[in-house]
Amino acid sequence: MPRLSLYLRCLEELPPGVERISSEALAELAGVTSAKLRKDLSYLGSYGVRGVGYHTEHLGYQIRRELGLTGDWPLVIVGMGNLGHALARYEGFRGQGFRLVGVFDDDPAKVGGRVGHLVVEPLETLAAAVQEHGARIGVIATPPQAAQAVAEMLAAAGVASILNFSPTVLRVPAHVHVRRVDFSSELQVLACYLHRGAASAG
Amino acid sequence: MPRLSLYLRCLEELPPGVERISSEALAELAGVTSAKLRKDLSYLGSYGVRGVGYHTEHLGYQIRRELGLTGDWPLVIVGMGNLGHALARYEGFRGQGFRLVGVFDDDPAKVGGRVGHLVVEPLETLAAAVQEHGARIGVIATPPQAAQAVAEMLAAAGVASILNFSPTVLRVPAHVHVRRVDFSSELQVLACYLHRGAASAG
DNA sequence: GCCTGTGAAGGCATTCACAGCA
DNA sequence: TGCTGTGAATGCCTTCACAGGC
Repeated sequence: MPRLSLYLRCLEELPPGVERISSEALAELAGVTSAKLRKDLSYLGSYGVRGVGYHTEHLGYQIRRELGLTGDWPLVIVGMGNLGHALARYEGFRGQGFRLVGVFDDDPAKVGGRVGHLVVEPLETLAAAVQEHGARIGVIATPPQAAQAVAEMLAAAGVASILNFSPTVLRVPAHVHVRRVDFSSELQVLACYLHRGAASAG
Repeated sequence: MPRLSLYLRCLEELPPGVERISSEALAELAGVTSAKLRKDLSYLGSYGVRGVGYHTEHLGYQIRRELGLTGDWPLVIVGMGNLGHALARYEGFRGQGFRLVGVFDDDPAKVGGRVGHLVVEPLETLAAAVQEHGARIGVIATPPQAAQAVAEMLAAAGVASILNFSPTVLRVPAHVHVRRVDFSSELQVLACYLHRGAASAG
């Protein structure tokens, strides 16, 4: 359920002193209705208190538990252009169970460079590194021409989930999960709203 | 309908010689069922040919038309770190009606630098630039601390749609559309799949 | 009294299955 | 014959409304 992730983000953005929150208040922050939020949270179990609300810390823990964020998820990033650097240096996924264990690029000029505490490795070492660290998540931040080949390397090395930032539709074995994050598609959806809004509002 | 955007991407990735495609083949590329694809496309009108399939070029045009990609959408990007640079230099949104008309940052060291054919401007000129170019789409690629303030500036300047790459939930007036693209949330959803898959498969 | 948890109702999206046309 | 377009059926998600506990 992708909304759990949104609720968690909203919880984390609350000021430090807040210990309780009502379904109505949290729903407003997340941009959903309170009934929907309560229904979503009820699948986790009964972690709210009637007449009071939810205990923020406890609720956060339960959501993390449900999402599997209490574990350890080693991941690799392939493609160390601007986007790859931005992703590698993003600190937000630490403390949520994610751990960056390798960064890769096929450009010899980039191999050997430092990114945070890691050194950029060539694609030749990708499979070995994935297996060594037990990485099950791979992030593709390459140009579109390279994405399919990288996806196949990741899948062959045993990665089970791929986050694809390149503007390409990947073909992978059925047991591999792929999520696309596509700048162009996001813009298109926004344009579509504007388009329709403009049509109705004149 | 966000799937139209996906179908369009699949059409654009076909080899140049392909003039026709069946609902089954296109659906396979997009990772949906053929019935769903036909239903989606039928909302555009009857652009398929029974017994033959869809004419790729014509179908692409009709989807672009529906999404509003035949128009002109000026847009601005705020935040010229690695992510902002990656977005600004991404060529994929040209030829789809999008046109980058301004890039901004509040870091004096970055202001004045060149990004493609543009020069990085300070936040002080954001509102004027949005109005001058009639930009209705704003992209936020700043650190999370700055995102809310930038969103308010964009909204006040007349931007109607915001694409938010910062890991923050924005509070904006009701008439402003916001789409979040959150690296951490995407990873969390992937982890959730792995978590559940691992739980059932042992 | 207040706010959560949850059956019931309603609406939306997907799938099925086939009529209809090239 | 082959493949699209589409009513009908199914399932899912959302919303409503209120019972139930603090």
